[in-house]
Amino acid sequence: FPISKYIHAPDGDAQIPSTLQRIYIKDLNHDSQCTDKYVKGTVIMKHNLIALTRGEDMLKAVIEEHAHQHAKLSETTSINVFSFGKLAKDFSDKINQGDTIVITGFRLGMSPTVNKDKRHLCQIELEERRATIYVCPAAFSGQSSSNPKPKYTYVPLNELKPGEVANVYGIVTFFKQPFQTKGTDYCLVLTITDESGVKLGCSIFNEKLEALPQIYKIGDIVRFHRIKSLLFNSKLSGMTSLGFSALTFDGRVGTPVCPRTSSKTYHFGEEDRRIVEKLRQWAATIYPNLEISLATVQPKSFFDLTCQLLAKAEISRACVLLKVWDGTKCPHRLLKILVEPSAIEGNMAAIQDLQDLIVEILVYDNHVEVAKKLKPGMYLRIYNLHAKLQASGTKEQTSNECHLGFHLHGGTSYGRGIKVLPEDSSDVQELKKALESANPEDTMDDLTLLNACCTSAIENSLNAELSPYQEDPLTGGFAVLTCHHTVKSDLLSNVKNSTPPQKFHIKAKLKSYQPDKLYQSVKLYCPKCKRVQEIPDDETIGSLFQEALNLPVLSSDSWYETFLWESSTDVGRKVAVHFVNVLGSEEHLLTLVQGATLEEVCRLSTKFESIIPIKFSEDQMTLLDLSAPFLIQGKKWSYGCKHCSCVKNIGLYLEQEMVWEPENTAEETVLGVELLQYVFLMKFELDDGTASLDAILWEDAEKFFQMLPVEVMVNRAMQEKMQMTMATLCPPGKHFDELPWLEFCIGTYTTDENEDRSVYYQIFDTMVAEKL
DNA sequence: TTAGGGTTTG
Repeated sequence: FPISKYIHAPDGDAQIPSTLQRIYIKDLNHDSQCTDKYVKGTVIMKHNLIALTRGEDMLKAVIEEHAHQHAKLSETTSINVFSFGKLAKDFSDKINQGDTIVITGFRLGMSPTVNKDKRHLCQIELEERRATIYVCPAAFSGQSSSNPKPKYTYVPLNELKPGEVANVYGIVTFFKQPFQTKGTDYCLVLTITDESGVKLGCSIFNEKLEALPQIYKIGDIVRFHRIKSLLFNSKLSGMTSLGFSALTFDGRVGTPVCPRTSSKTYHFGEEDRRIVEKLRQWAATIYPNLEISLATVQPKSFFDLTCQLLAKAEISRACVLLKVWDGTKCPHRLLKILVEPSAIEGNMAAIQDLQDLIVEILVYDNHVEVAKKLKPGMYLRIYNLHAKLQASGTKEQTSNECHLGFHLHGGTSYGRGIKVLPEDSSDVQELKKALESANPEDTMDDLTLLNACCTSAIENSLNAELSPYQEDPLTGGFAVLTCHHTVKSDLLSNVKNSTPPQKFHIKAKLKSYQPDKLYQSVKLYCPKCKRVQEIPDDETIGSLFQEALNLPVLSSDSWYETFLWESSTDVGRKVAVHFVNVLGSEEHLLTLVQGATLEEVCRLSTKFESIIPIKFSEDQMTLLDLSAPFLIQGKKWSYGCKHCSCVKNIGLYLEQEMVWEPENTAEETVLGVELLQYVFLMKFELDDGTASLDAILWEDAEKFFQMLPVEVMVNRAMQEKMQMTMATLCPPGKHFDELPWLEFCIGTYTTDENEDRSVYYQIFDTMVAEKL
């Protein structure tokens, strides 16, 4: 009885309603009136069930009409049939290759593959609601068919006789990619074996490349009709003879028994299915599944890889670089190949998202021609890929450390080559599942989490949980991590198209930064008026000291002790040094200096902890112009804001406020001076291949470098550390492709001052993690 | 007719 609209009809056409009329496939065209018609044909090809993105199943099959008496050679009698929904599932489960089916309630569409498959101009589309399929299984159709099918016998390989033509089944133990012969044909060279244990080397010729048997991998099963046995080098070998035809099957137990063939018609019945299943079982015991993935590949080995191409680049006339992935992570340190970014063709966004899952393959010589024709997105099988341990690649990869490089060497020995796998092959279906489950796109798309992570309250706990140390495979030293680096990263193009204010997690390269002189990245900032200013240069400061040289020198007072020195450079000039003993402690000695040059103050600062340069003006002790440092503590010079400070008689202040400790610079105001803070301010040019933008490193810069700007000012080691950090993040003299990928959090914002509402980008919540 | 397997040295 009918299940859905699939009807089992072993008695041929008997169940077809008499109101329906047969329409021959050759007579179908897009104007055909189909409502009261049916099409009858034999299933000559059945593809795997495919789940469409909208959740519905789809199945493609090809049916062919039995050639009838008046058929002309030019007439197309095979047509593609697409069934959808439950009908597709039924088709997959219950209809086999070789079955005869009757289709009603179909719709006709134009076949988009007509140029490729040379089948009917139209395709038949079967929807669950309207269509009905009547099935006459192959086992019965033979009885009702007017053309009795030839009976094939298959000869075990050990029983083949030289000079004889036979039909054989076998398992592929070796094959080479088809190639053009010196004659007129293409040639496929392969070796097959069967349960007899005998191996038969075969040469299959055809003038059309696509007409040769489609072998995807060792272990595939072939069925050859009319293969001729010949003696060559005293061994038996097989060769195509007149009328040769072939079917190929996946050799793995459990995969659909679905023949691949270029034959327009062929016989495939239950007996054949049984033979294939039996061969599969046998092969499974002798050739265990040795599929190798990027996760399991052993260095110094040759292997076959099923993968998807993401990008490619021509390195030279004899070498092409392929960037591929198979959804697994290669645990080895990988060789990095340097390429001009402009030379890369492919999906840059995918390359970014999948960085650690991508491997690079160098393809040489005869394979270059094939590689050039490949398109990113294609599914490939690469045969005899060499996983080679290599001493060094780029300059970063030091020569004493080995990296794993993947090479497809020139030549065809050991079956070396590349094959594009069709999307409906079981290998690709399996690969796609692996890719889908590995792609962070699908698993980490939680913007809510991203936003939550960016609030400072949660940030600390997250920072504590996540390991800040992640070795960058390229640099081996540094990586920039964020507090939420597990969240999916966004593309810069998206960031640029967004409406501010928003926060993003991005992966990008640091193309350049400003200022390039790192000491210039430290600035002075007034927390009160929010002004940022450059640190005055020594020349400017020196002239301010110079101006105050010839003012009268202060006489002694009770709260300090004065010493006078004769200047060593200017005859007759006196330098006054007043020691203020704060809280009677030697350690907190405050030194007021008067009438000294900058150079002299610097020399004094090596001896005395805290120096305040002063001058006398209108009988009051006051500071020099605030463009000069008002407090000098060794190399640490403190400045005040010219706009916000209110400096009057500092003598009065110092006399009364003896408890002031110059060490304590956390105070915002001392001596009426609004203290300026040392801050980092840098501009990073970030680029991820989709866009580039300038982001400032400002409010979170101390966290980023894990250094204080003032330390960078005074400490040579810190300067070197910062220099090294920047050289790691943005190695000088490198091409874009060689730059390391870095992760950043960036925020977009506009400012009120800006009338044009320009968008700014700022780096936040990001820090440089140093390798332990 | 043709090809008839057996690792680059990047």
